[in-house]
Amino acid sequence: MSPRRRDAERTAAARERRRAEILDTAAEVFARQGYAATTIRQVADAAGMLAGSLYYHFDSKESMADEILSGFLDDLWASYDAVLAEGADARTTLERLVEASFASIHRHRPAVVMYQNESRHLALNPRFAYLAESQTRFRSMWSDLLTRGADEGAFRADLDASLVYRFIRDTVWVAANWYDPHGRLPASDIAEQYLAMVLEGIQAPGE
Amino acid sequence: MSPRRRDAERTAAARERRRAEILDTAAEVFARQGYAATTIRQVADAAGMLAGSLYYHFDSKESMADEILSGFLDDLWASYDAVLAEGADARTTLERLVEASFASIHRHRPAVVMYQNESRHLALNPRFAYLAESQTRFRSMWSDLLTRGADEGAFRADLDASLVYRFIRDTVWVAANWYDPHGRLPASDIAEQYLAMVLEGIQAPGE
Amino acid sequence: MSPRRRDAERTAAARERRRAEILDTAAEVFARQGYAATTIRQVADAAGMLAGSLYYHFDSKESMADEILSGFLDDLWASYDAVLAEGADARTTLERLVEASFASIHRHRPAVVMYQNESRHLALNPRFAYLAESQTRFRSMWSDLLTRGADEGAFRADLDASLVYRFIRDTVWVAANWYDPHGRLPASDIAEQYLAMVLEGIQAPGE
Amino acid sequence: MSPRRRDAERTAAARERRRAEILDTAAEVFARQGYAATTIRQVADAAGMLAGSLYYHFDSKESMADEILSGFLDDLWASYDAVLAEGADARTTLERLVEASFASIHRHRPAVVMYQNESRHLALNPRFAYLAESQTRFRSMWSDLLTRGADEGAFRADLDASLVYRFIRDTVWVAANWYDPHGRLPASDIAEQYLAMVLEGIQAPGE
DNA sequence: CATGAATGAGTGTTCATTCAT
DNA sequence: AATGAATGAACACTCATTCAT
Repeated sequence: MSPRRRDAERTAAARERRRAEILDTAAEVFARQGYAATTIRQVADAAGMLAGSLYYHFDSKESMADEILSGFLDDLWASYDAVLAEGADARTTLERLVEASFASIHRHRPAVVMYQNESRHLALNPRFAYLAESQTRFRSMWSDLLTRGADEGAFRADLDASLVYRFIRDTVWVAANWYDPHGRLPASDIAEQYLAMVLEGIQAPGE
Repeated sequence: MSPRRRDAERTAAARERRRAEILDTAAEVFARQGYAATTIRQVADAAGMLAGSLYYHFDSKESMADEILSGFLDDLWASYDAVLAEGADARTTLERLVEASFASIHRHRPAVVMYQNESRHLALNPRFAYLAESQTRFRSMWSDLLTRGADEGAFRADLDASLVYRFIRDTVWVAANWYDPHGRLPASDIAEQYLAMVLEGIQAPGE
Repeated sequence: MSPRRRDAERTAAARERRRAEILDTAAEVFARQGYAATTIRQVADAAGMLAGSLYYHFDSKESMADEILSGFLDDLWASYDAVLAEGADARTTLERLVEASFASIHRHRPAVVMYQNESRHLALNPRFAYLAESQTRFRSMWSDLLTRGADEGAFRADLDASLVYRFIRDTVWVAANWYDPHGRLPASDIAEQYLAMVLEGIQAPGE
Repeated sequence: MSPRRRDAERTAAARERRRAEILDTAAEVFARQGYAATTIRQVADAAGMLAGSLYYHFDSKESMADEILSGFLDDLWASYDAVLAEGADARTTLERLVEASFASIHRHRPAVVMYQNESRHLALNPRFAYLAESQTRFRSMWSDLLTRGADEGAFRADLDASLVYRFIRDTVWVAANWYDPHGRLPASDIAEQYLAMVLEGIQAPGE
């Protein structure tokens, strides 16, 4: 490998690292303050640079949001697909999906918060059409699973299907709002307890 | 009662009605688009007037948000206080609180959505200090109830208390994002099903 | 006519007058400094208002340029069409067209300057497609006339046709750069002298 | 001559060549898009380098414009001075000046276009004071020539002197806007035909 | 009560320019 | 010579707000 080649690789990698740093910072600020309420100057401050300098790395505020959200969704679906590919029974699959979701919150907490707070608004923009597509795919994945679970006798059949779907969906994602990656409980413990609540309820047994 | 007096009352009442109309409209637009992403012109358009005219009724955009949120919270706490005043056992109280919450979503859906999406951001402003106070009171109310329920043997004691609190809190409020006041399921039915899920879990019994 | 109707008319007319005033001012500044080199603040200053206030009347800087140029071209073609409709011989038609052109410079001097300096640049924008269309129509109008004049024996046939076209076109329009509506020579006198030069040359007769 | 000395000369010459290349490129882009509407990045792109790299060769965007324009004007005046030094009669001098002007357009087309479109704007800057000086000198050269020609009986005396001056000036320079160095007609042919039109007019003889 | 014209601070973005490498 | 990251001033434009009518 020529020295010049190594240089190019080093700088390309360095640039990528800088972009990722800035993007993480931006995601945190967007998550904390809301995308619309955040100015590009605030993002730049948090990244230790001037507003104009951001535009050396990114086209626009919108493209930052785009990269943040699509990065999260790509990663999320990769982990979901891995779970689904195992072909386990409905009960096991549900557990693994919830675990995968909390693991994803662990890795992309700010992006998940943005996803929840901004996606309705952003989805109006054709550039963010993938948000609606992801939601559709998400819904059919869970609906299929819940139906299958009811057929397999694993899940109660006396509940409204779409309510159960929303219950699980919301219950998991909303946790991104308070989850602390450095907190007392690791994501896997939280997933375990959430599964206990969702599957068995909070009522004392035998009650 | 003099005619002049009657006139004054009529116009005062009419003004109050107009304000309430505008406020409902504003809450809907804020809920749909996000507070920061909504312009006063969009609110005015939706209310059938020009932007400047809103200022005859309201001091500022902020004061609209203030009235919307505080109106919701006042109503919510009134209904919570009524439930708590009954002094029922923990299990019954929990049921009544969840029912009251869904009833509140029914009456104040856009305000609830705003509360969820904007309160973190708005709470930085001293004017909205009551948002944080409400949250604190909310937390202690539920924590006390859950502790009491565990002592009474009504709720499981093997779960992390703060996780259970968040589970219940989020599970209820996030429903405002999709709840449709004119939809298939009335708020009371949704409350009933949510209670079934939260208390007994979605797992088939005997499983 | 009801008073309200009269009010509406008066205000609509007043608004139109204000728009026209601002547009005239903008055209002058654009002509003097160049469109790209002129800031919206400079236009606003010249119009005696703040930059933001311009946007109450106009959508964008671009739409100001659009109105200025299309207003000029509409007027120009109306006067050209009137000349052509007369169906005079080539020599007379040429005289009338040149006179009409100088009259147009008199009425729209800043717009003509903009047309010359900016149209190549603006025409890249689909919104300004009419600039290219106008130029095409202009060229065929003059080419037809010059050909007819040569056929009628009125114009020399020993010159390159496209050079003659450009000679006349440029010779007339470039005058907008120095023409002064309040100057010593009225537009009609200038037209007369230009025609003398273009038709007979500047060489002393019999030379 | 030492090898080091030869190296220095070679690199100095190479640098000069690179500067000239870049300057030609810049002139073309400035002429096509307008000076103010052209970004330094566009110039750099066209020159096959990055924006920052231009600053190794040139102080500023302005200094590029300066070199382009002054280079053109120096060359122009050298050729004018050569014509004037011959001391020919007015008619011949006029012909030689027009030929020299078209030859100059041939060599410096983009610079001439810039001169026409940008000089009014640039001349406000003290650095470009020479533009106004050149124009003054240009005007007096032509005025003297036209006066002398009228005295010598070569040019018509019934025309407004300043109109004739502008007529000739504009007529020649505006051709830079469409002149194509690789086109059908060489500059000398265009000069010849222009002289025919300017001197004898486009009217058929005897008409 | 409402309008419409205007304000002025602020927004996302651009761009000429700098400079360590 | 050239790169690439950054600067900082300026730009077109937005928007909450004001106020005379």
